[in-house]
Amino acid sequence: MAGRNLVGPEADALDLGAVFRALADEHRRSVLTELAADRSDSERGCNSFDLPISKQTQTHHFRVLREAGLIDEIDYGNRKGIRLRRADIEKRFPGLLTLLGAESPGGTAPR
Amino acid sequence: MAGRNLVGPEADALDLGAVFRALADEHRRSVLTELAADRSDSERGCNSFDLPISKQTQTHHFRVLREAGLIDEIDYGNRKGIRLRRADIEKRFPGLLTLLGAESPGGTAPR
DNA sequence: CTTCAGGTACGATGCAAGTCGTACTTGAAG
DNA sequence: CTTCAAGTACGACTTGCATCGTACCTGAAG
Repeated sequence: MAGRNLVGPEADALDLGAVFRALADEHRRSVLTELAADRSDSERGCNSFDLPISKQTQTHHFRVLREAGLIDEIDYGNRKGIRLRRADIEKRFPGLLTLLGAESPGGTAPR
Repeated sequence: MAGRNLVGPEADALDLGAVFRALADEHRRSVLTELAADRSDSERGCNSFDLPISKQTQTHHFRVLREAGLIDEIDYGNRKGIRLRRADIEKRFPGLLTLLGAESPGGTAPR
């Protein structure tokens, strides 16, 4: 039952290039935007994002997000948990997660 | 000679995906980091960035930056001026330019 | 045990993107 | 005018990446 946490980079080692590359993809960015919107930072099943792609491709995308240091993946064997590394991201790149909420032009941006 | 300003997206139309894709490349990110560091936002020649790539490739990269809405390109015919669209970027994605200053990780961080 | 759903590993494929070579255009300087 | 440097246009090449098919692994429920 106790899942093991898959490895990712340390907080100080987060690379901005890897982060931008990870967020350049629409599907990965939608996942992170959804995670950033949930302030409780609860663990989510990686099946709860309703991505219109096959599960092999989802595996690929979650791996990219993990290797960029944006999420933690907890492996339970036949299922997987996803958690946003909010503290580490805010420590290394403060304001990045807020940026993801500005997707819609009608948001907080004053005209 | 009065150069003409090449077209780019409006400030409200800046797309976060295009911005992340533009900043995913190391060369383009170095250009924008350098521009963001100069608070005077003076116009620069596109030859002043000392990029280790051919001029054709530089043309390509500056075009991507312009089409993402991050820079203005002023065409003088046989030379070109580059200017950061700081106000538009800050209006649409506040904090993004500050983020680029956090490039340097804290020391020896393998992987 | 068997079954089954969630997930991974590996390989193949198709497409987008970075790079450069050649040729052309532009404007300034002689 | 000619020359020259800066930049662009077009095409070709190569790499990277998103995607999926097939096969395999894992743990829970019958």
